[in-house]
Amino acid sequence: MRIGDLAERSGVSTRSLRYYEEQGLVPAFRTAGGHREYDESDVGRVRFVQLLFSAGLPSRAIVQILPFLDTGIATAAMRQRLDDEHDRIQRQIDELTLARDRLAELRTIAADSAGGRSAQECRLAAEAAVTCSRRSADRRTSETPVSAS
Amino acid sequence: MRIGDLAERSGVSTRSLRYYEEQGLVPAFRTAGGHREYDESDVGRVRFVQLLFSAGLPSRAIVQILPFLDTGIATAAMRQRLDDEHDRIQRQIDELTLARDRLAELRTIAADSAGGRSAQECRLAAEAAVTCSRRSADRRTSETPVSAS
DNA sequence: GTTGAAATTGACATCAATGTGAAGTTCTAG
DNA sequence: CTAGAACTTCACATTGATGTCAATTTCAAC
Repeated sequence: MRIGDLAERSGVSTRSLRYYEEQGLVPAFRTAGGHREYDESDVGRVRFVQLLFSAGLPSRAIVQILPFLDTGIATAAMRQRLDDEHDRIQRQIDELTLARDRLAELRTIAADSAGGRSAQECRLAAEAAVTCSRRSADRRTSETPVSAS
Repeated sequence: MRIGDLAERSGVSTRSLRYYEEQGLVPAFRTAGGHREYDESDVGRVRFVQLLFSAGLPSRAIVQILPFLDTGIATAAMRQRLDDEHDRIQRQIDELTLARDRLAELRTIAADSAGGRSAQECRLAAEAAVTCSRRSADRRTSETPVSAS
């Protein structure tokens, strides 16, 4: 399988696949002419790499984890990395959940705004929902101000 | 309150606060000499902005949502944005949850590796856990290859 | 007033993955 | 054998929030 096929099968660009190889994430065989040659199993590997990327792991971390898939041997550093990233992701999930709930509250209030409630009521409700500012941005300069020369 | 105080109170750098103003997220009054002047309410506002940033909203999106806090008036575009970001965050949570679970499985298997099970067993288990490649990176060039000149 | 701390703007750097385009090479179908 | 599609490497651009350095100005306290 060549790079174009793998790109299509796994849903990433050829550019990304070259980058993955450069980073040592998805190594490739080479034809006599220098073209990359992949096999069926790489489709899953690329998808896994993608999953980790989208979870915010930097390539450095993925590089550290991936050899386990190939060798089945886990070093202490590798286990540590697994733990660290797991925890980091969990923290991120918690944060996202909080943000999601805040937005959901605002959405509800905004719907009220479209319905009966007054702007003033909504503003107060929104403030409460967000535990946030009173009277910010009343008549302030929201643009970059004149230079103080 | 001046920028240094607000930075300390809200836990963001002064650099970021200047950026927030530049983006129209947290406008500030100015003293005669041009220094930024904040009030108590801005602490919560900055924290909320930070929450949205950490949830992956670009400033453009935050700019669109924030006026609701100040006016209590929600435009259609604003409600749409709230919905979109809510859904995007939900999708991200799902993705992160998947990644977290995969890492947790790998961690379990890696622990087995430290304990009794053989590398071969672990390799197979890891592959299965990840739904990923068999025999990738056997004897491939994982470095950037020689130029094909 | 004077001084030192803290503010100001501006420019450039960073990270990380990916886009993009050029210039050249290899593969494959006819 | 040849045309053209697909590949190769290299290099620079992008995005967005933030770090950092530098030269200058303002504020607060004495």
